[in-house]
This record gives sequence, structure tokens and C-alpha cells, in this order.
Amino acid sequence: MTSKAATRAQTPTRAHRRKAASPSPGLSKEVIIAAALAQIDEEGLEAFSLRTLAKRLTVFPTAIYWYVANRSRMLADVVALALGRVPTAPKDAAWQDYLRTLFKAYREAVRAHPNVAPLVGYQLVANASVDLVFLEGLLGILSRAGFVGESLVGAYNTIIAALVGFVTQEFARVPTESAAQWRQDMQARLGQIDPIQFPVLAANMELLANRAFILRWESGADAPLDRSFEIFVAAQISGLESLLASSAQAAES
Amino acid sequence: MTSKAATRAQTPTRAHRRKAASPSPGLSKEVIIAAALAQIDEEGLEAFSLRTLAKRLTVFPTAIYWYVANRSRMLADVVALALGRVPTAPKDAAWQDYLRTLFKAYREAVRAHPNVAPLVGYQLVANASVDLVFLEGLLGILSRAGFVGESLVGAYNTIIAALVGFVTQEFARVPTESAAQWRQDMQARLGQIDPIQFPVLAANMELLANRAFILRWESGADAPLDRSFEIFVAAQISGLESLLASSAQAAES
DNA sequence: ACCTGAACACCGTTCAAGT
DNA sequence: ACCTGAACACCGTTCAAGT
Repeated sequence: MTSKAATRAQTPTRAHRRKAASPSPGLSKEVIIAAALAQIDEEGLEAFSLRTLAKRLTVFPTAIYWYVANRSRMLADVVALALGRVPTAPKDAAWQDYLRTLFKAYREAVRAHPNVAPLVGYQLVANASVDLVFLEGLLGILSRAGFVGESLVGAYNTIIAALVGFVTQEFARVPTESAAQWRQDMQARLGQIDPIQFPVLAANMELLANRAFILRWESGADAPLDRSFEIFVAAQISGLESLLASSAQAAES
Repeated sequence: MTSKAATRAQTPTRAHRRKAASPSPGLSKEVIIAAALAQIDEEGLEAFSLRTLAKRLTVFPTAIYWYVANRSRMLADVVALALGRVPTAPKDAAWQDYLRTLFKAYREAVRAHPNVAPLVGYQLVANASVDLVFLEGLLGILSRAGFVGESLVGAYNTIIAALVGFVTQEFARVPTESAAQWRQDMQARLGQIDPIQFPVLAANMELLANRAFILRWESGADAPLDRSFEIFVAAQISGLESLLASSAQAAES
């Protein structure tokens, strides 16, 4: 979600690198962020530290601070790298089609780096790298669809919230420390559910077990919720269509 | 979201407290979790540590481990306490009305403890305290509404994802370290937007600034997104109504 | 300009020891 | 049963010093 211009504007306060290639490979912000993402992908988020990252780069921990202001600023850049470039709305497409591809692309991006899922939409700073091209495209296609004023803001916020909402939940990690134990506990608990007290739960247990939020023992990285995601996206689009219809009606009267 | 039974089942492995009142007030899991939530409310999540919590309780850091397995397990309990009891679906209500009260109550719960927002839906463990009464109620009202099989699972997952999606974004913290700087940077960037390159953004700037995700400099704790939330909830319900209509149609043919 | 190196003020967690 | 106390293996970040 980072535009090229926004990235360039984020040049670290004290770093004034030459534009031409330096003879020694050395460090760079790009190398550091890429290594950080690789480390998080491999070891997980809670195993990540600046010191282990420094080891991976065969450099002193403090060297990183030449390129990066602090840990949280760095994680924001890692998120931006992981999400990559999200598709911009084409001018000629139907907004419903664009939303389908947007949702799909966003989910694929997080699926490729599930360990950063907790960071997505975590802090406003994570959105610091504002991709204006993406935003203009999204707002433009919504605007042309007929969303105006408060309903434009509402539709936009609905889409952003929905985008991060499902995917962060789907790829939320089950703690590796006790994965087996966790799985066993959850399965035992689900198996013991009293069909008299909880009839609907009991009747739909095979459908819900490991496929419904809160009743899972695997992350979406291992057990993706494909069908539910399709339904979710369809519901978002239908919901926005209803909003559009009712706001058009309101504007008419 | 924690049932009384589930809480009692979570008794720490080594703790076998007497049922009767002990003469010295001492510690307890409840006291620890409540103090942790208070600390997070006051100081923020990143200022929170077991050691500062111990100081607040005037106890050695290691004393906490008698009642709590580890930090992450404890944070899961803090989330459960913060969210409190989410309303259970009544048997006689329309599912749309219930969803409206559910969404509203959930948002109010997080609004009361915005600093825990990043933890909500963060890890599957945070959902470890499964409130079966709540789940049965939600699944029951959806089931009676006509959602069956895959569309029941899809509707349920849509609701959970929507519940956490908007609210975690809305109350995501802007870093206190540089709140003023951040605000200034964002405002400057929005002010500089080129109306030729970004016409829709520029035209709707007053509506979007600090009210659209990614374009805010304040958290929802300070600048709530009331209108957008209403639209969001309405869109979810309309979307589910469409899903219901189309799945009923599919079952008919 | 870019990195080393030492140092500071912390962490979460373990284990043995007290009462 | 419940808490103290010491200890371990880490953290993120600063600052001065080297080149």
C-alpha cells in the first residue's frame, strides 16, 4: 500500500546516502526491512527482535538505528512490504468487480505473510505510508458508483474495516508453544458440548469445528476459510449495494 | 465473552485456593487481571509489563506466576474482562435487531478500554474463553432466521469478522510519543494533495480528514466514527439479508 | 557517512528458599 | 499454599568512539 513517492519521503532523518552504487554492499533500509520480514516469516512475530535481526545481517544491533528510527516505525515498513502493492481501481470497471479483486488480493498478500497479520491495522502508524493512488482509485470508483458525502465516507470505512477484519482474524496465529495442547483442549471442549443446553452448536458441530472463528485450533495459514471468505465478500458488496439504493432514494425525496 | 463456567474451568494449574475467605487480602487471579486492565487503561499497552504491574500490587514480580501461567495467557484474560459480557440473543427478537444491539454493545465495550483494542481478535488464544452461551444464542437466532449449513457458518464468520474489524481499526492508537508531530504531518500531507492528480480526495477532504481510516490523526477514543459505524452495521445486516434471500432461492430450486 | 562497542535501564521467566 | 529473592538470558535504545 506504499506509493513510490511516499517511500522516498520517508528517508531516515540522519541518513543521506549517495544516489550512485556504493562499492561495499553494506546496509540499507530496504535490506533491513526485507531481512526483518524474512525473519518474521520464518520465526514468527514474537521471536523477532532487533538483536536477532542484527545477527542475521551480521552487524551490530546499533547499526540498524542508522537507517530506522525505532522498532515500531520499522514494523510499519515491514507491514507495507508484506502487503505489497494492492490493486488500484481501474476507471472502467464496475465497482463490485473491483472490490472482489481487491478483497482477494489483500487476502492473498496476508496469506503469504501470515505472521504479520497481528500488525495489520494495528496502529494508525502502520498506515503511515499512505498510498494516495490507491485511495484516490477506491474513492473515485465509489464516487462514480453514486456514493456521495457521508455515504462515501461510510462506504470507504466499511471496505477498509472489512478488508482487515476478516483477514486478521483468519490468519491470527495459534500459539506455537502449545499448538498440540491447544488443539486437544479445543477438540475436547467441542466434543463435550451438551446437545440439550446447546442444540444448535451440537447439531452443526462438524460444520463449525475449525471453520468458525473462536472454535478453531488452526490458523487460516493451515486451514483457510475459503468458503466463508467468499460469503463475507458477497455480503459486503450486497450491503453496499443496499446502502447505495437507500441513499439514492433519500437524495431523491 | 466469558461464561462463568469457562472462567472457573481456567483455574491455574498449581493453584488450589480454599473456597472460604482467607484472612489476609493477598493476591488472586481476579485482582491481578483487574489491576492489569487498570494499568493498561491508564498507561497504555506498550507501557505495560509484569514488573510494573507487580509494583502496582506491591508484590514481587514472580508472585504473579502463582496465579498466571505467562504474560500472553494473562493478556487474554484481560481482554475477556475488558469486553465483559456481550449480550446474548433473546429467543423472540428479530435477528436484525439483535445484531444491532450486539454491534453497539461490543463497540461500547472496546470504547471503554481502547488501549486493549490491538489485542482483540489478535490471537486465537484471546478467544480461549469461549462463551458457549453467547455462541449458541447467536447461532440459534441465525439458524431460526433461515441460515443453514455453509451459509450459517458464513454468516457467523461474517458477523465475528465485522465485529472486530471496524472497532479495532476505529480505536487503534495513534502513538503518544509523537501525537502532535503525527497530527501535523498528516494534516500537512492532506493539505498538499494535488487536486488534479487526486480530484476525488481533494474534493472530499473535509469529509475524509480525521474521519476516514488511514487519513486520521486521532484514535476513535478521541474522535469516534459514529456515523460510519451506523452505516457499517446497516451494510452488514443488509448484506446478510441478501445472503439469506439468495440461499433460500438456491435451496428452492 | 556509516558502523563498532560499551553501557543503561529495562524485560519475562526459572528456580530455590522462606514461612 | 503463597510469596520472597536471586539469577538467567534476554530486550530496545543512547551515546561516544572509531574509520
